[in-house]
This record gives sequence, C-alpha cells and structure tokens, in this order.
Amino acid sequence: MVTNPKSKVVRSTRDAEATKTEILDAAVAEFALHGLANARIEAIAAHTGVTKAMIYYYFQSKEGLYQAVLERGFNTYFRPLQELSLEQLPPQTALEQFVRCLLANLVSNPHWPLIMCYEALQNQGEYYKRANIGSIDAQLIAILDRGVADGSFRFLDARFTANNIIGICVFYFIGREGMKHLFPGKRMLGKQMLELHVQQALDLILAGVQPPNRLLH
Amino acid sequence: MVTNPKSKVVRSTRDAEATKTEILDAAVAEFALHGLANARIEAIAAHTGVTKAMIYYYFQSKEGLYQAVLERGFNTYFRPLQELSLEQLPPQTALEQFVRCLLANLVSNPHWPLIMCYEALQNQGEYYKRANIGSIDAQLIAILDRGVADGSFRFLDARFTANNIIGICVFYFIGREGMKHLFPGKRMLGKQMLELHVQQALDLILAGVQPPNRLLH
DNA sequence: GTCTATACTGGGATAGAC
DNA sequence: GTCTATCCCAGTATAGAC
Repeated sequence: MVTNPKSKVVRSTRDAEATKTEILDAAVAEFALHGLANARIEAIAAHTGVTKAMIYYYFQSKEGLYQAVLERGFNTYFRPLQELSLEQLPPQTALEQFVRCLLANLVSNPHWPLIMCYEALQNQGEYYKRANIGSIDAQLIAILDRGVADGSFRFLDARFTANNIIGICVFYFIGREGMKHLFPGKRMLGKQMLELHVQQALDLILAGVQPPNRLLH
Repeated sequence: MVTNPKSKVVRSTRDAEATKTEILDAAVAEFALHGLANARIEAIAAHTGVTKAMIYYYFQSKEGLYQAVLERGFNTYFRPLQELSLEQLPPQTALEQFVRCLLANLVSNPHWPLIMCYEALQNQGEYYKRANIGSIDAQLIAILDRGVADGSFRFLDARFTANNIIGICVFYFIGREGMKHLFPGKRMLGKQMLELHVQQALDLILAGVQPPNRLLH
C-alpha cells in the first residue's frame, strides 16, 4: 500500500491485514468526531478507499468495528500504563510518573480522549467494560491512598480525586475548539501547545494533592 | 397543567407558555442523554404527552429547539455567575466564590454539564457562541491572572488553568456511570455524593493554585 | 477479497383536518 | 393549538457478481 502526496490512500488490493489496519485508522478518527451512534460507515469508507461492504466483511457490524477500535486503543495506550511498576516509588514520584505516562498516551493520540468521552456519555462505558479499561483508575486510586496514608498527600478522597485528575488530563482535548480564540494563531494539537498542556496539568495536579502546611526544604 | 403520581404529565390543552416550558424540560433531558445529533424529537414528544408536530410548531426545527434549550440554560445557570462582582475580593476568595457558584449551578441541574460536553464534542461549541457562553471563562481567567500578579497564586497560565478547573467541576457528571462501582449503594446524583464532589473539587482547585512555599500562619 | 446495487428502517419534517 | 398520516432522505446491512 502506498500513499500519494495528498495523503489520500492508494490501495493495493488483496492485503487483508493492511486493509483492516487502514479501516481501523479511519474509524478512530470518525468515532472521535461523532461517537458510536453518529459515526457513518460511509464516511469511514470514503477515507480509506475501501467500500462499505468491505468494512462489514471484516467487522460484521458498526458495533463490531467500534469494539475493535477500543480494543486496539486499549492495547496501544493503556497497557503501558498498567505495566508501569510504581508500587516501590514514593507516592509523589509515582503520581508524577503515572500522570506523565497517561498524558503522553493521550498526546500521542488525541483522538482517544474524545472517544473515551463519547463512550462515557453515549454508552455509559458499556463497551469500556468489555475492553477492561476501568482497571486504569484502580491504579491511580491506589497511589493516592498510599500517599494519604503516609502523609505525602493532603487528606483527600482518592476516588473523587482520581476522577478529577483524569478530568484535568482529558478536558483540554474536549474543550480545545472552544479555547481556540484564547490562543490566536496556535494549533491546539501542535507540539508546543500539547507540551504546555502537559506542564500545566501536571503542575495543577501535583500542587493540588500537597499537604497544606508543607514547607520547602 | 397537573402531574399525576407517576410523574407522567397530564396536559390541559391550549396553554402555549406551559406547553413550551414542558417541551423544553423534556428536551433538556433528551439532549443531555444523546446530544443534538442523536436526540429524538419523538422521544421528547413521548415524555411530554405532546405530539411531534407541536414541537415543530413551536420551535421550527430540532436545531431551533436545541438553541432554545441552550438559551434558557444560559439565562438560568450562567447569568448568576456573570452577575457576581468579584473584582474587589482577594483572588483566593474570588476564586472560591466563583467555583462554588459554578458548582452550585451544575449540581442544581446535572443535565447541564452533559449538554455542555456534547456541545463541545459534536458541534465544537458552535451553538454556545450564539448563546454567548464563552464569556464565562473570561471571568475565571481574570481572577487567576489577578492572583498570579499579586502573588496569591503560584505561577501558572490562566487560560490552561481555567480550562482545567472547569474540567474538574464538569467531569464528575460525565464519568459518573463509570464511577458507580466505586461507590456501591450510592446514588451518584444524590445529595450526599454531590456535596462530596463539591468539597473534593474545591479542595483540589484551591490547593492546586497555591504558591509552593506558602506557610500557614 | 473486493465491488455494485439494492432492500429495509428510523426518524426529521410537513400537509391538512379538526 | 393540537392531532394523524405521510413524505422522504440518510444510513445500516446484505445479496450476488467478479
């Protein structure tokens, strides 16, 4: 398979794996824009040079395709997070590592936060459960609980705070169109802006869990 | 108009204003569940005892109805926020007041954060602009900038931080279905849980903007 | 494996009676 | 102002040729 200068795909026929990947890539973009309910198989086909019929051939149904997208995303972006071993690190450091890794994954595929958000809104996380994504916040909660217990963090409810932290990381991507006017001439998904987001989010999170009477040494 | 014990509406005919309000109330719930694109006029009609045709009679189109919902929401929930006069208060206090007011408004209509989020995702805030909702973050940014200038807050970018703060406030409502399993037996929109959310969100936000070397006195 | 053509359905919108 | 009936398009899914 070759891509031409306009990045429109010129397909060489009869390569099943390549075709599937191609479909999945286009599907990620479409689901991020419109969510499961409003995504159009037609639109996905148009972006690939593959016909609708092919998509049904490989993925049976729209739900099947959606599920495949979630599973690939989970393996690509969340497995690394699970495989971090942070139990030995001091809570401060563990939290920073975790958030950095999470943000790195979001930044490297900005479609993903939108899909997560649509999934939560439209399907109440129904398809998540099948892809087993809920396990992520368990890790974060554990870190927070540990930090509260040993006094590294202020007194806080780990479950609420975990959700709030994920909210901070994710919300930039959701609100980015509405924020545009605050950053004239900047590309919200450009390297510069994304690095700023990571920095600002991390600062807020780390400061937010500090004990109030912490002294600098 | 009277409501029967099962809260299904028994309508007295020929009362234009009552009918419109009734439609708007049902529309809020439907748009919060499904967003503009996927909301079903049919479903709204079913919840009101009014027919589809009536909805088109009063609001011309689905977009017209949506716009009306946004405008009423803006007047009800955001106008109070704009009318706070916080310029004279110390930044700390101003921020706390602002966030408390924002959270109070979200809590008193939990449909609203979902509508906001769908609006950002599906329509890139297109309809917001018409309802002039963007003006909200300008206030928050002003408070943050003032606090940075006079040293009440740590060094931070007010625009990113404002977005992150709103993310914290809103995200609970988006993720609530997925969080359920962490709070067995609790109603996520019950009074107790909402109060906890307000407390935890406020704690995180206020701690998050503190200068790092702040000493208690 | 890939295509074209088409069956079938859901739901936005409207006409027209009352 | 309110209703019933219906038009009509968009979009999922499939049949069947190559």
